[in-house]
Amino acid sequence: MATLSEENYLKAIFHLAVDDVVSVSTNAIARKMDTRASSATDMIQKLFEKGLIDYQKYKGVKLTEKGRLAAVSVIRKHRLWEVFLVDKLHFSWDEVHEVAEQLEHIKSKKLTAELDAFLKFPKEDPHGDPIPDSMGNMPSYQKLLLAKVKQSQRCICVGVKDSTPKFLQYLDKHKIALGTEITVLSRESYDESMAVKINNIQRSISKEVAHNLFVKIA
Amino acid sequence: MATLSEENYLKAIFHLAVDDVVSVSTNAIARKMDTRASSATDMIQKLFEKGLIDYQKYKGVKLTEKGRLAAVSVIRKHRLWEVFLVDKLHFSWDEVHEVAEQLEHIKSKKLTAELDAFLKFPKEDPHGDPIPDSMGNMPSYQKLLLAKVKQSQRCICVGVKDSTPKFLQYLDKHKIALGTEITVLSRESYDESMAVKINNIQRSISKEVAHNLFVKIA
DNA sequence: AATTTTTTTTAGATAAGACTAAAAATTTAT
DNA sequence: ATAAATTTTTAGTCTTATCTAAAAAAAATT
Repeated sequence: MATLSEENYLKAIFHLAVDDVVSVSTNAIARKMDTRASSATDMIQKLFEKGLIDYQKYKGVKLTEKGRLAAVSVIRKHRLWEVFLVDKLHFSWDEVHEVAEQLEHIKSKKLTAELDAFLKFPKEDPHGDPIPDSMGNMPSYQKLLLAKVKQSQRCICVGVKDSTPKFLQYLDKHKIALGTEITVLSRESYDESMAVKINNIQRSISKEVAHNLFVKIA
Repeated sequence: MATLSEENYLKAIFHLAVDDVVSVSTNAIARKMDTRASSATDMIQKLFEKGLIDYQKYKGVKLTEKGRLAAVSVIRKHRLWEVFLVDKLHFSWDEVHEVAEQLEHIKSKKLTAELDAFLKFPKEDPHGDPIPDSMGNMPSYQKLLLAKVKQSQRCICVGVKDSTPKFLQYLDKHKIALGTEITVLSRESYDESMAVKINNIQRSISKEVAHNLFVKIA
């Protein structure tokens, strides 16, 4: 059974290994965990001894299947609790992260299974991120960044890359939510901003925003 | 802000100080926490330095108002989560304790308040124990042990003193629940057992059971 | 009242997870 | 290909919460 700290490292490694192929560097882990490289090395050695990661000195790190399952289990709980907080307890999508960071470490198979059922087996969390099933399968969607959408295409907002409160509050303020339809009108090569139509109103979207919003083509 | 371990010690001290008057001994705390007296002393000194308990060497311990509020806040969360688990997630009353022991340490004012509202402001947990309000007020009931009930009195089961799974499962098996009416028929002085009528069936109740069941006079 | 027993505290040690400083390995640049 | 810069690891220290063993204080017994 992994400790709280071990679970957080596994989660960090999982999120850093976007393309399962690459191995994750000690420095990247330390940065993500807001700690020192030496602390990351210490934990890496511990996770290696527990068979949760593959590791060779100076060569970076990869989750083993056992480690992946542990990471995904934590992520599953995190996202289920986020749904609970938003759907049942009136939290807004920018308030859930901090509390879910605590709730994700509660250990009870029955709790997770019953919570899942209580929430009617949600497939996505409030930010549009997929919820892994109890077997550790993570559904993958074909979503792309708004920044990649071609001119005159219609698309639907399905998720965020940056889920910090600041960005989520920006979206709330500008009435952009999951499910919102966005039509790309034109692109400004100078600052990489885009002219778009949202809720039938024409607006300009900055590079920063366009690179942090996931959409699917309508 | 108290650590997880500090919160558990505060809770233990609160539960040991039934009559607020008495001070709680180091040994009693160590026993309750399943640890050594020396460890208890260490923690006592830490809690004292944080202003959470009154303490004089060799004289035992008492919660300060600050310490009492911290303890009651944890107990409030524990009992609210127990209600959630039973009312919403199909847990039985003998399964909730272990999970609630984890959930009680989640830190979020909003979470606790919203959970309370979501559960319709329950006044008692699934074992009949009172839920403190957000100001730290613990409602007190006039309840007594079944063992103290006089012959031919009718009473209602309102709580348990022992809430271990074993005892709770015993009650389930014999169809005794909160709200069940019990009439004391007679008492056997030899083994302190009682003849009672429960659900219109006459049964014998052992000393052990009679001393762990709280009732109110009907 | 003196002695024995029990309780409590102190002293010193250990494990987990973090840190700093320095050494070693790798990568980048010249 | 060598030197410089960066990354990673090691060595040693710190804090929290625990432990054992021993000392000190309090309570119980004779």
